Amino acid sequence: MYRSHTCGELRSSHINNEVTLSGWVQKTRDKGFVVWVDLRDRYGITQLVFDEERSDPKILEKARDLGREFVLQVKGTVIERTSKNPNLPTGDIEILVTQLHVLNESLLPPFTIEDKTDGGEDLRMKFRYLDIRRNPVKENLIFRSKVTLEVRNYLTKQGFIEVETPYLIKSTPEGARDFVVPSRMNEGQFYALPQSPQTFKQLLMVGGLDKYFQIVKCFRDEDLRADRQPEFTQIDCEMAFVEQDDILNAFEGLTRHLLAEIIGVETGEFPRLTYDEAMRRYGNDKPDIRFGMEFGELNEVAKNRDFNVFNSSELVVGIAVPGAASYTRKEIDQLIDWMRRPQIGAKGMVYVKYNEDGSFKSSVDKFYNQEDFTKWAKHTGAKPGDLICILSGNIAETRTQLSALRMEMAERLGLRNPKEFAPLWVVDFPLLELDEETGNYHAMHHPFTSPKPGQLELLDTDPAAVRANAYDLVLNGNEIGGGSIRIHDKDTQATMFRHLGFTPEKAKAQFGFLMDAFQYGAPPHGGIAFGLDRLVAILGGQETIRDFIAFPKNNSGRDVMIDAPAFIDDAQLKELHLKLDIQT
RNA sequence: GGUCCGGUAGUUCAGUUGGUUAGAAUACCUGCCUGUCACGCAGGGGGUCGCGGGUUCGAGUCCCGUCCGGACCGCCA
Repeated sequence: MYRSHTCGELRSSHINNEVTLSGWVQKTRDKGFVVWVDLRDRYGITQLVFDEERSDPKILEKARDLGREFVLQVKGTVIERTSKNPNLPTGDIEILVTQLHVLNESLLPPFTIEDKTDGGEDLRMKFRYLDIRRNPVKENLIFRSKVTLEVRNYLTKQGFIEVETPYLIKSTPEGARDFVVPSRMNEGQFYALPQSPQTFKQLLMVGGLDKYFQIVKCFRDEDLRADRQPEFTQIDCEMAFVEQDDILNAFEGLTRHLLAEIIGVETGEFPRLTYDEAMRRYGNDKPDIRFGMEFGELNEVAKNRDFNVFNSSELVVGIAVPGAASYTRKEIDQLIDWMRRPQIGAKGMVYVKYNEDGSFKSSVDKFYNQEDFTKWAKHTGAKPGDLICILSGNIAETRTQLSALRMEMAERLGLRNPKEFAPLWVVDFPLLELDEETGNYHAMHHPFTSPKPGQLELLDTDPAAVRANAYDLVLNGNEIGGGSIRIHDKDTQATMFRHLGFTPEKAKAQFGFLMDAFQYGAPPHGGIAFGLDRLVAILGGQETIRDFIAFPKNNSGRDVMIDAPAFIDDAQLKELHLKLDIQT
């Protein structure tokens, strides 16, 4: 028996018990006459004691030689500490060790295994198995396990069935790039790893399973970000015989359950914003509504003077930054420079200081009077002490830029409190999106999304105006889930494919199986998928999903621990009928 | 595909206008220490300044290239 107790559970009630513990050496403190060893396992830390009076001299000597991260098994008596440590749950007791067994020695770890480690990101990833011994990482993984368990419990109770769908499927040209897998038995042919189990879950609905979910890995061969990994986990869900409201209600229930069970936060009914409203009020289809600074459109009150920049703009729009009227000229110039960086790309920014005394001072005093500014303040909801920041230009770009400013100012003002949770639904997304490069429309969500009733005809005349039965769940400025009511009849699906530029032959080759299935009584259905990594990170109050993934990839899609991806040898290539077009 | 930031001791970092033997903290090692728990005290070892080239009497420092890491834009149905 390696242990009778864990390193986190012994208390003063265990005094005089004979116990056996196993764990890692966190640290030794050699005071000469006495040696203490902090023994750590997943559950906590227990102090071991060896001294000249009570310990076998051989064991005391052995204890002096212990290094960090040695694996020990000890047998001993639980005794009361002479001086207790109130910062440690086990701080009232210690183990007077009678048997010391080194189960395994350890090299000196390249960084300290402590909550505030001295190790950098790179090193921690390379030695991730050591990083996982640290509390912050360990607790994140335990937290993730709790969330997935709650998801499974809740959905199962609601009658959902978890079904596994295949990972080796077929590549589809639309959307993200696929990771592909060469087939040895089918010369020259490739599987693709799924970007999502989309078509399979729809086929499960045709199969009559009615309520499906799966916690499933998905793969996209696109560039990474702090909140994006090439392989990631979705909570993938689909329901039959549902309308949009049924889906929203079902998964608002799941989200509310998670917030209550995991965080202990009770949330009311989630607000529902249309996509158009979200863009108008926040310039963003995933608005963070933990704070205000809503957009105030100023076309009516700003385009009536000699200021050509505004007069020639499609949109003039501003936000009121609370308390920022006190910014110095230098601080405002720095803010404008920040807005002009290529990442944001604003050409400039007009500002109006709404002074505490009720007067206004602006960069466009030449063109506007105090009466104008009063109107601007009203439109942006500015109060004395606020700084009104105004951008102008074409609608889409200006909104994107002002949204970036809104988020930046919220960050600087500390308004993005990770302990606060503000969920909302964004609904009625456009069905199609114009690809600026090719000039073609492509599906904004995916090609199986149904248009709003009666809008199918609009596809020919004004494709951009068609709205879809598509929705996102947004939490604190992050898209944590998205879905749609699907097309379930083959004619509508054929129409959609035609508008997306698929010839009937190509549509048949790519998605023939789905259109075939739709001829055999496909029920009305719809669903949603949550990004689990992102959801867990946000619930945990953090932005970087990497910290919630046991073995994540780095910025360039590499696993620096196992050093993947890697070249394969010629024999392997030959077997797969592959030739590389590069020198290795 | 692009922009920005970084790479110096095991680790995290500092290093002034280009100028003597490249520093600090921490970790590690040795010794001391009768209750430590961020123990303390004394001492010690530890460096191809990512790599390659250039400028210079002289390069950690300036220039060019390259590799690696991070953040972001494009991209992510």
